[in-house]
Amino acid sequence: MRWSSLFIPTLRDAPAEAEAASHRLLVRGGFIRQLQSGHYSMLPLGWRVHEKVAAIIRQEMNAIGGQEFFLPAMHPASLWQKSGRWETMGDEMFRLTDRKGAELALGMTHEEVFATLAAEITSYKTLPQVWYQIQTKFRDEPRPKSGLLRVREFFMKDSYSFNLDDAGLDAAFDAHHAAYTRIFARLGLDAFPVQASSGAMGGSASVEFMVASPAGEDDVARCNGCGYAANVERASAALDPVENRPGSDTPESFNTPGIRTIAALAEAGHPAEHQIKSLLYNVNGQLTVLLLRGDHPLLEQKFIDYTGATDIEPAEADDIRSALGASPGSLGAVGVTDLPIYADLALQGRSGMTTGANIDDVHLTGVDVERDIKVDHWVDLRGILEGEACISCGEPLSIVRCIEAGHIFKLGRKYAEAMGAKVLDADGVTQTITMGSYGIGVGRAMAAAAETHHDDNGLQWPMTIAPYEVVITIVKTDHQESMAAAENAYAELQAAGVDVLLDDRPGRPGVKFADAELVGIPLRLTVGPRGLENGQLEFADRRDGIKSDLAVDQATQHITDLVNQGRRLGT
RNA sequence: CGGGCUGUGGCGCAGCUUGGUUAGCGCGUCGGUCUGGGGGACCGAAGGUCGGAGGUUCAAAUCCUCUCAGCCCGACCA
Repeated sequence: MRWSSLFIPTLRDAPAEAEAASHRLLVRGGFIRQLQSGHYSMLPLGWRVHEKVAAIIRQEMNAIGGQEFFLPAMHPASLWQKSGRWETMGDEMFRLTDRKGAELALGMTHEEVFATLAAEITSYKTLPQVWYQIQTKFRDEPRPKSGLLRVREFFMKDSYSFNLDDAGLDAAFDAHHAAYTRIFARLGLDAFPVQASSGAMGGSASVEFMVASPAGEDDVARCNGCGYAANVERASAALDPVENRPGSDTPESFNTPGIRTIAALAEAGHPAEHQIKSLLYNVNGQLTVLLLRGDHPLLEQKFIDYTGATDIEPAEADDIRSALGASPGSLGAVGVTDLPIYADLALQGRSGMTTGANIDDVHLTGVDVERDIKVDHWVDLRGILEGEACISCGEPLSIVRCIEAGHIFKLGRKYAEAMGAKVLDADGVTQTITMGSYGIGVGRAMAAAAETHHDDNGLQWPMTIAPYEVVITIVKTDHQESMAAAENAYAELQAAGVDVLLDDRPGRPGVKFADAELVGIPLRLTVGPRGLENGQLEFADRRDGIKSDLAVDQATQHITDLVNQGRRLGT
């Protein structure tokens, strides 16, 4: 293609609202434009990248036996009512009503629809199956952000495996794991698998593929010693042993006027690790007590995963007061019998602890957790902290901010059950199919690549997903010899199957160099009178910045070789 | 949903505190001349219901009320 006839609206300044590097550069480079919060138009350059990402995903999905579908984005409410998610998805699901008054939803994922199709499988002989699509998802995100990283309308590759038994599901899951590893490598993403919470999706196991980036939204605990990696939503770490302070036969109360926080109580001689943090939550409408060690943060997702609760929020001060008789700052669980109590495992065996007395400005000390508190459930509730020891090897854990590029789930039989996806096995016995589901956000993968491949001058696309692989920059468009040489190279590269862009715009070379770098085309061939005098074209590699001169008659071959090399490596 | 912030030509901003000519500036765009190896210079031009509605006033981008939109930080997800 010729740059002079393309729509590539590059900007010198990034829009003020764009902060993430990928957001700024994708807008500046003329790849995307925002229509409204969470909805982006893909411009021609952006769509080329998007389609290259999708093509790689397709190849790898097909390689593990995936069959491509294309399902409706609009679903009847009845489908989601069957699985129970019409309720549980809450405000996250876009809902609408048609002219007949029928309720509809815009699909946020497609377990229900695929499971409905899977109900047509009647024999174990038809299994296993791997089905996928690349299709628009709609999610009414509370807070879209960072350009393409978090949006309300996006293309997702979602695939679903259908197997007769757990061993089959394990194999399908492993195949996806391997395919995802290949996909991200080819996209130029340094993604690593981490143990993850399954969240609202349910199911027994899930793994996220993470790309370290400050623009991400997830924190991952990572061990450099043994390779342990887990989303902090479910990461655990070894506890530093704490020696209990001397206890007493019964808790003793003492006055603590004006002391309302863990920190204040610590200053008053009760170190945080010897305090019990008492939190009150509304859990599906039930007032519930959560207990942690004073210096440990609550990780709500762990609680949600343990209880299966769909709706939790900190309790209102009024409700707390009427239930316990005190305000936050003086709360405790000693003597509480009428509320469910969940205690973090770090409190097991602890005594000589300090906690609120449920009387304003009074605390208790000498508390023995197991003796004095009616704990209903011992649960891992705490968020781990940077530097705590790895549970398997003892090395300190680091916490890394990441972009979630992919997520794979073992779903089990929940959806197949709801949709009636059953088969007869070899013994003629009816079995419910077991499912897995596997997702990659195409636009997010693209943004993650932009996020991790750029410099001050712009993007540095990996060859595999670059909108064009080579740009030929003509320094002087009114110089006959330059034009002829550029046209010649352009024709040769096209003939070699290279995605080549000819920057034939009249104008100053500085603008063209800057645009080529902003847009991030991996290889640049500069054609100008200065080089041609010596029978040379100048070559620049955007990825490493290295420049060299190439003889006119060897340039296109050299570049073709580099393109082919880059396509293989994903660099 | 809680907290912070912003809406003025395509992009970046000033003007608002203390209402008062025709709403400015840089970039970009169009025409022209000179240029031509890292966002060039000069001349000329187009382009704005100042987010929207209501109000105060002789007079509103500016003051008041309501509202909408967008961004960032936290609770949710590919």
